[in-house]
Amino acid sequence: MKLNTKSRYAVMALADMSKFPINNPVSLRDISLRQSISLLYLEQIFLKLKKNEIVKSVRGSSGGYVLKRDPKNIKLSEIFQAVDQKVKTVGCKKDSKKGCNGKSVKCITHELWDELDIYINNFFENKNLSDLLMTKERKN
Amino acid sequence: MKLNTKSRYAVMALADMSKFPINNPVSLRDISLRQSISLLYLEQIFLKLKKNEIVKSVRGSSGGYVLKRDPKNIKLSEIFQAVDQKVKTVGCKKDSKKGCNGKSVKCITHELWDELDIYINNFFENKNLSDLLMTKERKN
DNA sequence: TAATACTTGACTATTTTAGTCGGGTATATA
DNA sequence: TATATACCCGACTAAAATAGTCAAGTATTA
Ligand code: FES
Ligand code: FES
Repeated sequence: MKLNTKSRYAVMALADMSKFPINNPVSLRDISLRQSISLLYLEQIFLKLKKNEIVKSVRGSSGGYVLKRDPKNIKLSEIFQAVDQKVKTVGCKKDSKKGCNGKSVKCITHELWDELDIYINNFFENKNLSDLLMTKERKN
Repeated sequence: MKLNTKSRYAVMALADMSKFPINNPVSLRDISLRQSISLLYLEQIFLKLKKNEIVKSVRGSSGGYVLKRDPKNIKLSEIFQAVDQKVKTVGCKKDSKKGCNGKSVKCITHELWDELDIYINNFFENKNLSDLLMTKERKN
């Protein structure tokens, strides 16, 4: 049960961005330097964030990325979804009738994992980007 | 963010066991058949459960494993710990002063992931084996 | 004395993760 | 208008983690 870097970096980078005035393009290079995340990896991540309407890009020199919405309206769940990192606790396909073992019945623990799935998603659903900034005034 | 089979199977197997009268040894072979989990893999898992005092073994023919405690007193968190599958949401070492990026300060998102860590562990802490059986009377 | 069932460490194929690489295109500003 | 900056995009890859398997046991009971 662990979080991957893609999700972690995505949130980290967006949190970094949201400290700057909105409409002020922030370059990936700067984020890369400030947060010590590989620039090339960031590019990959931001492409997805862009496709999912979380940021928009400003090309050319002195360009960068801009949050497409107010940090208050960007839920962590959206960010996760954007970088296609879903929570997966069940062993089976959720929608299918079949169980994780190939049987035609869901296994003994299915309900438990399903509950856990909902529980975790609930956390992401109830947090937005601006929540991150409020905790403390940090400068790193 | 996904759950691995080791944890899933551990809980599944223990849930299977706890449907039988306590002190009645359940063989891994039977669990393997009922739950469609590889016998050899189960052996590996149960070795850890045994070392962590969750089950005890009864050797010899008509032997098997027995829950060491009442299902009510076996928390999911213990099971996870036993198969050393910890929840890891932060990118850094929790106890260290250093951040996930090697810097000497924790990163902007550290508190968030720490909160998530606690949140998830809380789920496991508040569930025990007997909770699983109560949901429905299932027979698989 | 068979058969059953636990014991243990080492080994391995497969999958996932965490990136990198190369070769673009668009735009601002000097 | 040259040039540097910065986004764009698909393909590739090394390394780590996962999900097991294998071999060679030992203990107990019917
Ligand atoms: S987890 Fe869904 S059937 Fe087992
Ligand atoms: S997650 Fe702990 S410092 Fe970044």
